Amino acid sequence: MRKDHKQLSDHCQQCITGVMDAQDVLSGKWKIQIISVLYYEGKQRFMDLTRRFEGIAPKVLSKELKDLELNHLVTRTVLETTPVMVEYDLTPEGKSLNAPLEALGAWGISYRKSIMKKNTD
Amino acid sequence: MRKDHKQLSDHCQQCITGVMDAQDVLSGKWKIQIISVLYYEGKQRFMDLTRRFEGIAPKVLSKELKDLELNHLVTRTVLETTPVMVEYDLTPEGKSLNAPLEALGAWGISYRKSIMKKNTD
DNA sequence: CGGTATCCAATGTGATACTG
DNA sequence: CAGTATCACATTGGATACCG
Repeated sequence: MRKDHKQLSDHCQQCITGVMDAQDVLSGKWKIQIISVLYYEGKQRFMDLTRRFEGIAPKVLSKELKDLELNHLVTRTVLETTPVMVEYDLTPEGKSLNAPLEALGAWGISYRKSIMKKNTD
Repeated sequence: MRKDHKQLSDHCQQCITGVMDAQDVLSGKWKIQIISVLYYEGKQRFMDLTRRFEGIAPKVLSKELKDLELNHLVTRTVLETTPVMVEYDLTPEGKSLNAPLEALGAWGISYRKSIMKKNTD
């Protein structure tokens, strides 16, 4: 008799939802790079990031940062200088992303190796 | 004197690339769910998946599966029955995704809790 | 059963110019 | 400096019908 497979266990479902939440807040071409730079180098200004990701359109960078801010992963601080400067930094939630991202990054590195090996066979 | 910040260390860069590789092969609305179902329930036929993800268009499911197959995360096996049946299953690389996905899922779960708490404050 | 073909709307990304 | 406004273009996801 065939096992009934209509539904995954609650734990699995929760985990899948968690992954998709993460995928969601990390969607977009630049968010992971932004988070990484903030993590490894600390707070950055808008222009710092513009220069770092050479070629990124300001509109796009602006949107990525707004998304991250809305999702409570980065903070935006206006410094009352002239002209004004704005600093972006990670929240605790943003910093806590480092551990799972390292895990995923390690997978990606070994995945890439295994694919390259396939292609030389 | 300010620290020179032009470049992240090689290890960081590699890790970021790894994360982005992963993000790349997991892009799309259904890939993570497909991988999860295959992981927790074993091989599935096209129609199984169509039913599981109620409402998914066959064109879309077909594309997701093709992407996964091209990236060596799933296998596609044609059974010579009449009419033909096709089974999809995870490759070892696909299975190896489970560990980092669990890590990311755990983050997502605690992230969701922390956001919900913020909203009730 | 396991797809493809066609058409469509929404979204994402980018180039460029401009503003307070 | 830190963005916004506008236009253009590619990609994504979906509805529906059809095919071998």
